[in-house]
Amino acid sequence: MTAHILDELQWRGLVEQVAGPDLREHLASPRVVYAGFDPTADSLHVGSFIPLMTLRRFQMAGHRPIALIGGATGMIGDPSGKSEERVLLSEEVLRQNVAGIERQLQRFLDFSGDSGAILVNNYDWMKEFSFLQFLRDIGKHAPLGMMLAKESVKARLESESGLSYTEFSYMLLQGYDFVHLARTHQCTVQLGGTDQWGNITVGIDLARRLDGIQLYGLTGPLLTRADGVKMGKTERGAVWLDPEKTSPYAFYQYWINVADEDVGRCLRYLTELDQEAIAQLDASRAEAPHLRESQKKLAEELTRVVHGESGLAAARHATEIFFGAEIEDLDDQALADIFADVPSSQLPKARLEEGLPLIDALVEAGLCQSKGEARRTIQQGGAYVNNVRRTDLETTLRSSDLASESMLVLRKGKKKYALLRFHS
RNA sequence: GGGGGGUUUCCCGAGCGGUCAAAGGGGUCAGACUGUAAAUCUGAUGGCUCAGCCUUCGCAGGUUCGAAUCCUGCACCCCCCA
Repeated sequence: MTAHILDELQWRGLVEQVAGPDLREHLASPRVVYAGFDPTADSLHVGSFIPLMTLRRFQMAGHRPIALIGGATGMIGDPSGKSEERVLLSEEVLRQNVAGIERQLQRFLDFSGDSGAILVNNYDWMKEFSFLQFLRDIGKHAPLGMMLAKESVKARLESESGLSYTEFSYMLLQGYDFVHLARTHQCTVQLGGTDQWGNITVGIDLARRLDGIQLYGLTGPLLTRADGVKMGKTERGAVWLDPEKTSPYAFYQYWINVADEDVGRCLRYLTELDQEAIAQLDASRAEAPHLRESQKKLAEELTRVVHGESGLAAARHATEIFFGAEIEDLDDQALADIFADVPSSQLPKARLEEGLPLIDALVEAGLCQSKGEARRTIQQGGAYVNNVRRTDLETTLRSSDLASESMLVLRKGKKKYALLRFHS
């Protein structure tokens, strides 16, 4: 990685706006850069992916990354007014969220060596501040006119919901984070999505006024689809980086299903493939879109980064099963892993021994809402047992139909699966 | 306050005494095709012990051999005149 980090970011389309006199020159020597992550949940999701990967790119280019967890800013980020009790409770949740995100961040950055990453939590320095002290030391140097002029503020002031004093203060807290990191870690560059522009410039301005130093900012794109919708959401909720919340298989599948018009940007924004490799994928996509090499490569790269080699292998294996032929000769553990995301139902083993009508099984598994629907599904060829189509209405499941020791896989249509587990 | 119109199965919307579980469209589900895409095509779409039975057409009664369809009362919605 001898190329200048800005060139690298540029061709990837990761540079939206830059703040500061000459960022290019500034980044010619090793610097300390930071990006913040709010602990709104106990795991990061795809929405944080771009800044996370950008930090990695900086690190690979020889700069030191700081991942900041917003333990303090996360406390006021939520606009809805909450009672005293719930604030206390949410502090507990917050602690867990911070812990969870800390754990994840550690997997993405290298903490060793000269440019080893640093993990900080702004709660650690914000907790020392009294309200009065903050107003005297920091607030005094933040001109209201400038803050009111921010796009982010103007939009909210004109909206129905308005803007509370607390939320208005958010940008000042984040601004101070930047100042603090500059003082304590010689951090000079802040990264963020376009929505962070206002917050970043507040920090730059504050540093100039307080310490007379020049800081820099760089905003990147948000991960959206061609039609403007934010990516990283499915019918089942956000796509998380935590394997407990989004299995490696589900994660892999999410990227496999990215639309052609979005996959190019995803490759540039999120993978570490070089320019040449991506150009090849672009060409392949133009000539033979049905091969979907771009999607496969994207899913592979990202699953490997997030879930490791073993996670990728599991996702691939599960994919084979999901789209492959008959399911047989597997053990309970393997089935449970592969179908981790699939709803499962428990039934007494006796039901199977006495013969369980397929119609009933489909209803019990929750795949059909009524027996009438189950009947129709079977007649129309939409019912599968262990991936084998069964069209006989009279089909009765027996012990011999088990795919493993105690489980059996039902499927309705192309990809709606349900697991039936039989206990004694 | 006076006059008129409406309330139908997930949604929109036909139906105006039996042939109505109720046209048509949308949605949804399944099948074919396909790139685990889009589009398209086909079928299905109240429940059940399914060639039969049961429960649905704002709510409660009534008339009829028989009502979503007629009558009475109630509730909600819309329009016109004050």
